[in-house]
Parts: sequence; structure tokens; C-alpha cells
Amino acid sequence: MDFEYADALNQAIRLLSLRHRARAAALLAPLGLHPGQEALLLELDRTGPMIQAQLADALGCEPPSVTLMTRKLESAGHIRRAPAPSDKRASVVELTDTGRALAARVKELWCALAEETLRGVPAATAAELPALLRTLTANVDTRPARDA
Amino acid sequence: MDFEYADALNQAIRLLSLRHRARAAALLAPLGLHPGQEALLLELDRTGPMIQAQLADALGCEPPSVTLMTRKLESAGHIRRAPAPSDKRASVVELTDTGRALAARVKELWCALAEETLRGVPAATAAELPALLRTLTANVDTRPARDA
DNA sequence: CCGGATTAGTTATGCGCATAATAGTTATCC
DNA sequence: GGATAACTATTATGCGCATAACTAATCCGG
Repeated sequence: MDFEYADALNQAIRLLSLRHRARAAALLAPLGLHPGQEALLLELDRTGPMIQAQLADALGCEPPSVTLMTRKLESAGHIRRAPAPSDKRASVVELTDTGRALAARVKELWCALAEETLRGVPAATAAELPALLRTLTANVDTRPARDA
Repeated sequence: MDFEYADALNQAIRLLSLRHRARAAALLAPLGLHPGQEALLLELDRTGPMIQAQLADALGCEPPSVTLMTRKLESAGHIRRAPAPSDKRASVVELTDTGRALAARVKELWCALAEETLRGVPAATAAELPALLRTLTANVDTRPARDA
């Protein structure tokens, strides 16, 4: 494959990551959130209480990252952690009331961010974009696939 | 805008970032490089010696990040830093011979990564992908635009 | 039932990114 | 030309991510 094209693609992915994250950071800052934390809140809002290991899987990051993020979100009062009744190793994480309220606000920002991101992109292209990106992601994903 | 779609898009971008970077990390590790550093080497290989401020602009990151990355790459012997003759504030960064050799190997990996990323994607879609991603990036870019 | 393998979570450490604050240099404008 | 503004680079700090090493609990085969 042509290096010019390969570099254009890889660099485009890298820069999109940086800028999209930076924009998300700017939008989330007024809520006192850092990018990455919103994903945790949204996942809890979507799925309900869950184990940290499930969270790590859903967020696509490793357990140590979840440990630190949950600790900070707990300190901020947005989530609550309780020992799992049936497994003394695990701890179930769930949203607090303020966490749920925060998730609602994140949802609005998320819609605004998506609109902003897609400015000038044809509707047909936009409609296929999430699936296309997921294809690319699956192509470079070395994790054990999860079925859901 | 529909939250379902917005979340699908934002999450797809976030996950592509994570996985693409992780895959890049796995490919670069044998070379002793961490993801992000390859961009610096490739930029120097493409453009030649340049000032750190120019590097920060080209890489799309902030000067403090460049300071740390150049320090590590210099310790590894891949780049060289020298005071700029005409400006006592600036320091010019350039590739060493081993750095140039490393950049050549990164180019090969970069081609392989792009091929891997595009597996199963129609050629027509792939051809338009970099431009599409750059459009999305520009849409969320809050930096002062650079002309090049 | 017991001992090895798996699993959940944490700690320690390191990297790339960010922002804020600072020192030294250069440019600009009275 | 001298004060002021703008720029280059650095340090300090913090966050999200990673891997490696460790503890504690659960599971499972003999």
C-alpha cells in the first residue's frame, strides 16, 4: 500500500481522536467532568448497576482505569459503589441521583457534539458513519470479542 | 438530534481512537516507540529539521507535550536538539541516522496498519475516508487554523 | 474436600495528552 | 530606545489510558 495514503489515514484518525476529545473536554468541563468519565456515566445510565469488570468491558478499557475513574466519580458524588452480595470480590457500581441528573445533561451535550461533528456531511454519509467506524475499530481490535 | 445516533457516533469515535492507538502501540513496541512518538519522527522525516513550536503545530498537540516527547526521543538517540542560530529561545530538532532508519521502519508499519484498518472496506469508501475524517476533525477543531 | 486455575479488584509505574505558571528572548510601538 | 507585548520553551500538576505485579475470592477437577 501507498505510504502517502496510509499516513493520511492514520494521521486523520489520530487527529480526529485528539480534536474530538479536546472538544468533548471543553463541553464537559462546565459539568466538572473529564473526557472518558462521561462514557462511564452514560453506560451506567443505559444499563443500570453493574460490576466494574463489566464496565471495563463496556468502556473498552482496562480494570485499573475503571478503578481510578470510579474512585474519582465516587468522590464527586456521581456514583456509588457497594459490595456485591453474591461475590465478595466484586463491587457493583450505580448512579446516584446527582449522577443521573448529570448523565441527562451529558446526553444533551452529546447530541450537540455529534451535530457539530457532522456539519457539512451529507445525511447519507452520516447515516453510515457509525457502522463504518465500528468496522474499522473491529479490524484493529485485538481484544477478545464480546457478544452483545 | 436523536441521542441514540449521537451516542453511537461519539462512542464509535472514542472506541476507534482507543483501539487504533492500542494496535499502533502493539506494532510500535518492538521498535521501542510509544504511540504519538511515531508522528513526531514521521513529521521530521517529511519536513526536515524544525522548531519545537512548529512540531507542536504539525502534531496537533501543545508545546509541553513536545518538550517531554523530544526529551525521551533524544535520550533514545533518535533525534538531536540544537539551539537555533537566529533565535536564542528556540531549539531546532532533527533526526539522527538511527532516527531516520527508525522512521523508515515506522513507514512500513504504518502501511500495514492502514491496510489492516481498512479490511473489508470498499475501495471507493476508503478513498474518501481521509478527507471525511479531516472534515469531522475540522468541525470540532477549536485551534487557530493553520494554512498549509 | 482440597488444591490449582481463573476471576475481581487494587497498587505501582509510565506514557501521551492537557492547562497554568514561569523565565528568557524577540518583536513592536510610542 | 525603552517599556510593553508576544513568542519559545520549560516545570508542575492532573487526567485517561496502559501493563505488571499482587491480594483475595470463586470455581472446578481429582
